[in-house]
This record gives sequence, C-alpha cells and structure tokens, in this order.
Amino acid sequence: MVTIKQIAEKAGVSIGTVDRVLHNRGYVSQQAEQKIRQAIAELDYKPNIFARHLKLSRPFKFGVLMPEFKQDCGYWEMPGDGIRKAQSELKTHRIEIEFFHYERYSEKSFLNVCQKALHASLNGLLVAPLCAPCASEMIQKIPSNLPYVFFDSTLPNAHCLSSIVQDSFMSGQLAGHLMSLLINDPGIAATIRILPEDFHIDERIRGFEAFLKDHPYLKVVSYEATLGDRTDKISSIIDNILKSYDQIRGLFIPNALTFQFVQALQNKHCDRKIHVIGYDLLKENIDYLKKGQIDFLISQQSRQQGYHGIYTLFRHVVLNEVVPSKMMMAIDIIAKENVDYYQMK
Amino acid sequence: MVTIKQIAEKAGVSIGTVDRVLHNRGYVSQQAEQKIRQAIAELDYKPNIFARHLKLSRPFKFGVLMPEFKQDCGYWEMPGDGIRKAQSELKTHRIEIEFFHYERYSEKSFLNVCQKALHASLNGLLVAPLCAPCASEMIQKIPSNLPYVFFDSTLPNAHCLSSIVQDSFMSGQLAGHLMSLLINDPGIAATIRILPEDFHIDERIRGFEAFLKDHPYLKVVSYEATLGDRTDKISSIIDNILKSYDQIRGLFIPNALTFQFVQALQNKHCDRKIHVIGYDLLKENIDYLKKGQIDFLISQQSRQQGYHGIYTLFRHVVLNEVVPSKMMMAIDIIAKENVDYYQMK
DNA sequence: TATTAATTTGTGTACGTTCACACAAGAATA
DNA sequence: TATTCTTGTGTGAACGTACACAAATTAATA
Repeated sequence: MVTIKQIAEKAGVSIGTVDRVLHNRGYVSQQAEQKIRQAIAELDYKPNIFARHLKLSRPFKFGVLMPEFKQDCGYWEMPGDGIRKAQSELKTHRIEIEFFHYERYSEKSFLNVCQKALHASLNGLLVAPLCAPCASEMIQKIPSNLPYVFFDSTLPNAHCLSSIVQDSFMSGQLAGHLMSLLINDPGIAATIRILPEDFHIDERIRGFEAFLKDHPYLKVVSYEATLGDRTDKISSIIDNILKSYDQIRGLFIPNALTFQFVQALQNKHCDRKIHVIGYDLLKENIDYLKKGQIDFLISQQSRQQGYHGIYTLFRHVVLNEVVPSKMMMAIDIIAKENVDYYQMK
Repeated sequence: MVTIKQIAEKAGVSIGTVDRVLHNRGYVSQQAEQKIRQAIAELDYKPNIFARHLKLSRPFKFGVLMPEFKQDCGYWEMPGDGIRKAQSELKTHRIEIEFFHYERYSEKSFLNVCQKALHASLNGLLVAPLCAPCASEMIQKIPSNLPYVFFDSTLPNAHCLSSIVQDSFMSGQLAGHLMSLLINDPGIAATIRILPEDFHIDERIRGFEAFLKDHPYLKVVSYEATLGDRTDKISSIIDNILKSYDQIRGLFIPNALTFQFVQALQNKHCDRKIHVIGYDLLKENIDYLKKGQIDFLISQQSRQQGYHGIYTLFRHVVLNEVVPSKMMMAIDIIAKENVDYYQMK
C-alpha cells in the first residue's frame, strides 16, 4: 500500500506538504506541488480510508432532493431503493442520508424543500432536478463548497459534480426498433405524449418517431394525455385511439404509467392484438409483462441511478477520488424471460 | 463512541487487560475479567472497525483461477477487466490479486494450475470451474479455511461461499423469443452447438429449442461445430447449412464466437437475409452488431461477474459481512441502439 | 529469607491520516 | 539595519486498536 509517507519521500518533501497538496490547502510551491502530484500519479496513491476515518471520525451527511416515493405511481421507490442500498453498505463509513421530498409538479414545494436542504449542513447533495425552470434558478444558490450530483435528469450550466442520466432519444429509437419487429403487417403505432411537458419523455417519443419515420409500412400517430388523469380519462383516450384507426397494432407509452393504459386497453376487450412497449419496472408493469400484455419494458436502471448517485458523492467527498462528470445508464430491454433477473438486489 | 480506554477506566484496569479479555487471550484474573465484561456490557462497547482495520491491515491475497485471457477469442478479457477494476478500487484495503490461468480444454493444465493456487497461501479464491469433471474432484482439496467463489459456472455439492452465474436456459429462451420476432415468414432457424460439451452452451440451445418447439411456422435445426475449428472449417459448416435448407432465415450462435460465423456467412454473399443472434460483447461482435449483420447479442455481464466475484470475497473475508450464496446475473439484450451504453466502466 | 518460577498487569509503539503549530526564508515595510 | 508580513515547509500529537515486551504481583521453591 502506498502511503503519504512514501509520496513524501519520493517527492523529497515532508508529509505535511503532501497533505497540503492532497487537500488543496495551498501554501505549497509550484515545484513541490508538481513533484508531489507526479509521485501520486506514479505510485497510484489511494488514501487509506480507515486511517482517515479514524482521524476525522465525523459522520458525513448526504441529502437527497427528490419527489415523494409514491409519486408517478411509485416510480420513485426505485431510486429510493438504490439509495437505501448504498446507505446500508456505507454504514461502516458513517454516512448518514437525509431525504428531502418535494411534490413532483409544485414549484413552490420544490423551492420550499430546497431551502430546507440547504440549511441542513450537508456534505453532499443528490438531486433529481425535475422542476426544470425553477430548479435552474435554485441551483445557483447552492454554495460552491457543497458538491451535488444530478440523477434522472440534468440541467445545463450547472456546476454539478456529476450527472447520471439515460439517453432518452436513443431509448426511444430502441423502442421503435422493437416495435418494428413486433408488427409485421401494415399498421399504425400510437404514441402517447404525457403532459406536462418533460424533456426526457418528449425525447423518447422523438426517438421513437425518428426510427420509424422511413419505415415501409408502419406509421406513427401521436396522442396526448395529462398526467394525473384519472382512470376513466385514460380509458377515453384509449377509446379515441381505437376508434380513430382500426389499423392500430402497437402502443408506445413513454413512461412508467404504462400499466394504466394497458389496463384500459384490457377493459375494451379489443379483439385485435395490440403490442405494447413501455417504461420502467413497476410492479404493475411487470405483472402485465409476465402475462404477455406488455411486450417489452425499457428500464432506465432507476435503482442503479440512486445507488450510483450516493456512491459518486461518497467517492468524491470521502475518498477524494476523481469521479466521471457524466454517467450514462444502460438502456435495458426487459422481456418476460429476463425480467426476474432485473428486480433483485 | 465507547472505546477500550473507557472500558479500562470503568473496570479499573489498563487497556492491555481489556484487550486480552476482548480477544480471549488469557492471562487475566477472574475478578478483572468479570469487571471488564460487565463494563463492556454496560457501556455497550462496539469495536471501532476503522481503528481495527488500520492496525491489522495485513495484505489480503485473493487468487483467480480462470482460463487464459485470450482464450475463447478473448472472451476472458471481460471478466478480467472487472477483476482488475475491483482490484484498483480495493487497493486501499491492501487486497492483492494473483491470476492463475489454465488452458480452457486441458484437464492437466487445470489440475496443474490448481495445485499452484493452493500453495500460494491465499485468503480467498475466485474460480471459473469450467473443467467440470475434474474441477469437482479438485474442489474437494480446497482447505475448509479458504473461502472460494464461483463465477461463470458453478459446481454441485461444493461448499462455495457464493456462485455468480446466469440462467443459461432462460437466456436461450429469450433468444428464441427474439428470433421469433425477427422472422415473420415460415422458415428455419439453425443453432450451432459448439463442442466440446459445455453445460452452459448446451443449456442455451435447449432454451432456444424449448421456446420455439411449438412455434407455428418457425422450425429449428441443429448443427455441430468443434471449437478450435479454423475459419475454413467454419466456412464449410455455414456452407452445409445454406445448402441443406434454402429456408434458413436465422442463426443462433450460443457463444462468443458469433462473429466468426457471421464472417463466414458474409463471405458466401448469400442473397437471403439471415438473422443472427449471438452472445457476448466482444469487439468483433459489436462491430457486426453495429453494421446490422448481427441482430441481437445477449450479454452475460461478464465484466460484472469478475467485479462482483472479487467484491464478494472482500465483503466476506475483510469486512466479515454476510454475502448472498447465489448471485444471478441479468440477461442483457443488446441491440445496435443500446450497445454503446454497455461497454464503458 | 532469598531466589526462582508462574501468573497477571501495564506501557509503549505502530498503523496512516489530519491538522494545529512552530519554524525558516525571503519580500516588504519601517 | 531592524521589523513585520508573506509564503513555504516540517514536526508532533491525536484518533482507537493490537500486540510485543517490560513490570509487577503472587506462588512455589531453595
């Protein structure tokens, strides 16, 4: 194991100077700093977290700013699970995690909860910056010594430590690809745009449409639904779709609400086979997938997003490691056969 | 936080005596021991794992018993990468890793290398037990104080700490499902069984056949190839397939050699579109996937298998944590659109 | 009682890091 | 020239534990 003592010897300075470089505390000459950084790189120095903790032995506190778990049909339970898993693993390192939940579609709630988080004397912050316009404004207020990581979405011009997202356009293209395989005869695939506007969800639809744009026989039509619509409303949208086109062969639902549309579809006792591609591994979605009423689900690895978010903070704050400034999550294709292996952990 | 010093004060002895009691090292009078144990109980003393680790931190040495990296067309580089990633992350904990490579299809080499590994005074062993018959026998010789983890495959009746595998039958079924989507007209899908027999590869074929058994118009025929066949041999197998059935519409290659068969197929300049489903994210396979000459690849998360294998040993040996006795890897479906997000890390 | 042996107890050092503090050398001021 | 102020550097103590070794106490022998 490489220690600061070895670094010091190699660089011809004392451990105090090495320490100053490691913590960017200044008062180091350029020559010394250069030699030290070189020695660190050459010996691949990694701090001993046990020694560090022993010395510091203060708990680290990370905050998580995200919607209520139950919102979006319980979608947020998934990143929540990942965060809790990280929390449990990092208990040995005295990491404490405090959740700050906001109402998904209330700017007021978002700003309010933000305020709370910023007064909680945190060592790091994990944020799902959904409320884009006001989140942008709010992010300016984060003091520069508080590192923050985005997950689920990201914001431009923010000095975030890292952002953990998925390529939504590409996931839509992938969905288009799969849809083209599911439907062999001339027909129509309907997409449902869920309002209020959400960059990611729109991107998925754009990707889907882009892939099928030049398809020889598969056409795409687009509908709109307002999130928060009650079941009867969703039912009437489905009605609409079925009536307008009797060639409807596929349905692309670009978010976790997939099961609600499938439910509505079931109630119609429609004799045509309509293929469905949706998003996210909610329990209800999985049930329909297993019953064959959803053909594919696309997962954005929500659990891993939460898990990695906390670990990114941990690596940066506690271990002083360099973390990637952007982490693209994989786009998992989930079918009946492999779904069981994506649920555990 | 309660320390041994506080225990010592409360019991009216020195920390040395407390330490002796804590580690049952004897040389303590009955009265002293009793008082100390009482103090420990009353103050609910819990040892500080940071201090303990700092003091003890002897190097731990894990061995990895697996085929040469370059075998199976370089397949083993992938778990190798994951192992090295874990190694780099765990440097802080003085984990050393030594590789013991064997020839994939030589019992003699396997036994030989095993012998070496068992004499290397290891604290843990990660094994890809491919050479099933002789591996079973060999595993008996592992001393009971040496924990070992299986990856890639597993063996029955072994007292392994954990095994990290994929459900091969199910992955074959999934391939069958995808193949049924790729092929719309009556036709034949050929599977190629790669010899010598390998449980996992056979299972994949069984799963594939099982899924398509009752398919209305898609039939499956099976061919055999011997691993180690040179390109010209593979070419003649493909020739054979194309000649025997002019309805061949799909090819299922149940292992990482996929690209070699696609290559042979390309050279035939066959005018029919033949869909290909293969395994594993080798560079060559990825190239063909991107060019559209492979439709889907199934990944067994080889990198993660290696990574998790080392971490499982670490958690058990170093942190004394309870680890799951079985870890099922996810069955990733890789298409042109999402392949780029599975390669990094 | 003096000496040795057996048993019990205390002390000091090390693990690698952090940080307050002391100190040195040079530049800027008096 | 003497003085303060910068800027840079080194030293030493501390975190809690483990263990070797020294020291103290008691018991057993001469």
